[in-house]
Amino acid sequence: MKQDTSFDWHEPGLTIGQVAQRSGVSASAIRFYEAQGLISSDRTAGNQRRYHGDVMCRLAMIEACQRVGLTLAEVGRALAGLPPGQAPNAEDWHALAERLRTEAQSRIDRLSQVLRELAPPA
Amino acid sequence: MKQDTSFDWHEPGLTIGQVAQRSGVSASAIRFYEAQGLISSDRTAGNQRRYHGDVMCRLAMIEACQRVGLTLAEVGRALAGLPPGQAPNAEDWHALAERLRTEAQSRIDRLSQVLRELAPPA
DNA sequence: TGTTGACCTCAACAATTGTTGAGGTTCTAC
DNA sequence: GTAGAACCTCAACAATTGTTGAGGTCAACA
Repeated sequence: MKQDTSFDWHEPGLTIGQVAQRSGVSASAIRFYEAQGLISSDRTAGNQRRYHGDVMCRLAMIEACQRVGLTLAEVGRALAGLPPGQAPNAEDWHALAERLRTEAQSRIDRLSQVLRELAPPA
Repeated sequence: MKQDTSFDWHEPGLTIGQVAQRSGVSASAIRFYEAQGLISSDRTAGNQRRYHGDVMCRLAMIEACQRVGLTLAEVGRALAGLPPGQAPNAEDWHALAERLRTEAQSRIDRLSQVLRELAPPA
């Protein structure tokens, strides 16, 4: 979904405001995630944050993970396997994605099981 | 604490300690859920809680729902459709289960979608 | 060069989801 | 009828996940 016509994925020039606007995640939340080690940034000489494009990936992932009940700590542990800062390669993402999907699916399965047990065939 | 070999689903005699032990949910959490309106109890003349068997259903469901990212408020809204106190009938549970499963699955789908987008075919 | 909006840090507050403990009551088994 | 385990309420604390605001700095444009 690139509604973002011109944008170099690796340009390390995104300000926190730009990231916030594009991702829909508030600047305060972004700072918070950074403080928790979920994302990282470069700093300008004047100490302002500058983000790589891959931060958008991470933010989308964080949101989706939270929606399926993973805590930030869990997401953090998952992301910890990724090369920090730079854009991770496809393999990295793939392995990560697989783990997350598996975990999420197992939770759904558990819920389904509980629900099935609770609503027996009358 | 009489070890319960026989157990009538509708007997309104479970103490909070018994419920806690059987469900694995702490007594404090049970009281908390009750304060939030997620479960209910009868009281003895001496003001102690006595639970119906259906509380076990609800507790299992609450746990499973939380694991897939639903808040207690969301679970509460879902449970609100159920007849309070007494054991709900199969239809009630069925409709509820369907809604929950749907919501949970849509969250998983969203995560899967995000993950797919993030890990493109290299 | 000046101004103005975006950014910085840090601390305080807030909602959610409980746990812990104090102080008192009830229930059950002897 | 009494001891002790289990229960009660209420308030304080705690972790997680942020938001808000104060007070100050940076950067981009005229």
